[in-house]
Amino acid sequence: MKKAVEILNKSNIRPTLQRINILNVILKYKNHMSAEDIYKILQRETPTISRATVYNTLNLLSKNGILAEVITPDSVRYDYVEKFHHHFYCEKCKKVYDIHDEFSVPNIKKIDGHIVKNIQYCIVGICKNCLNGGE
Amino acid sequence: MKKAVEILNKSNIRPTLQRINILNVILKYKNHMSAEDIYKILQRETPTISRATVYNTLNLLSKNGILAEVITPDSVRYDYVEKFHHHFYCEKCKKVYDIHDEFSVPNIKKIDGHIVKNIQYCIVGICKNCLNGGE
DNA sequence: ACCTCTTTTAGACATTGTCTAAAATTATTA
DNA sequence: TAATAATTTTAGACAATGTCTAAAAGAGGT
Ligand SMILES: [Mn+2]
Ligand SMILES: [Mn+2]
Ligand SMILES: [Zn+2]
Ligand SMILES: [Zn+2]
Repeated sequence: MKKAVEILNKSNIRPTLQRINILNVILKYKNHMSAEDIYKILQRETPTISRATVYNTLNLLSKNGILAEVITPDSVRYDYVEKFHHHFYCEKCKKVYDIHDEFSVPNIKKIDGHIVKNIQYCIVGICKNCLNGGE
Repeated sequence: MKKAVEILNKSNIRPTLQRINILNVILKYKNHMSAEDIYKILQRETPTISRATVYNTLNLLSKNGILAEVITPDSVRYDYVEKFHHHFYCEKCKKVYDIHDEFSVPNIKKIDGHIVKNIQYCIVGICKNCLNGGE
């Protein structure tokens, strides 16, 4: 597991305790978690952590390309991406699955005069597990 | 403007007053509105309309292929689509723009054992208008 | 130590969406 | 028509997700 501090330093982000903890949660659980998920997990160890810090930090890390924002119909999930891939969202259990098929995504910086900052597939359906009765 | 009643009848959906009103709002304003937007508009004329009815109806119309669900980072928007197209979401003003460039989207029914019900691009950035100061 | 800039905190607030039990409406049967 | 059954709507509580602000805390430079 890569060191959170190194990752932050490389992007010139001051490695505060809170930022390290937030990043470590993502590096440890590889679950495509929402900000709320991460907030709840951190609260167990550090009850003083602020919701605002979690949201601010996740935004900061995304803007610096450290995390990918995975857009789903109910929340944004965060992913530390080492190799590019797509995602599948199950509308039943709300889990996000990695998809390693290489669908191409247009590489555009601008369209119709709008600046594109993020383009991704949103693939929604019912997952394998839920189809089999889900546990 | 197509008749809401006709559209509902064609899909064998009982054309109740509420459903007609909801569909008419979408046909009239072509704004990629959220359920909440539609709810607020209807409340002005019919204060007894229920939030649950709006959400239930939009789900029903989507499941029947009458409306497209446009997924954005903050809400699902509804679109009556006559000609297929993509969408751009401005993270500043939260407006959704039609994109008529024909990026291809993989036509998959299943992937890794998961059933795909909906696949779309999610294109996020800053719109033309906001780049020019917004208004 | 002092000043400044950055970061975090606490908590209110806003927005979006789900759920349920009761009421109202519509369709079917007798 | 009257009784019954099925569908639809309502009201409002609740849950989940995200934003905002003013004050406090912390870090770095002089
Ligand atoms: Mn992933
Ligand atoms: Mn559209
Ligand atoms: Zn599932
Ligand atoms: Zn904009």
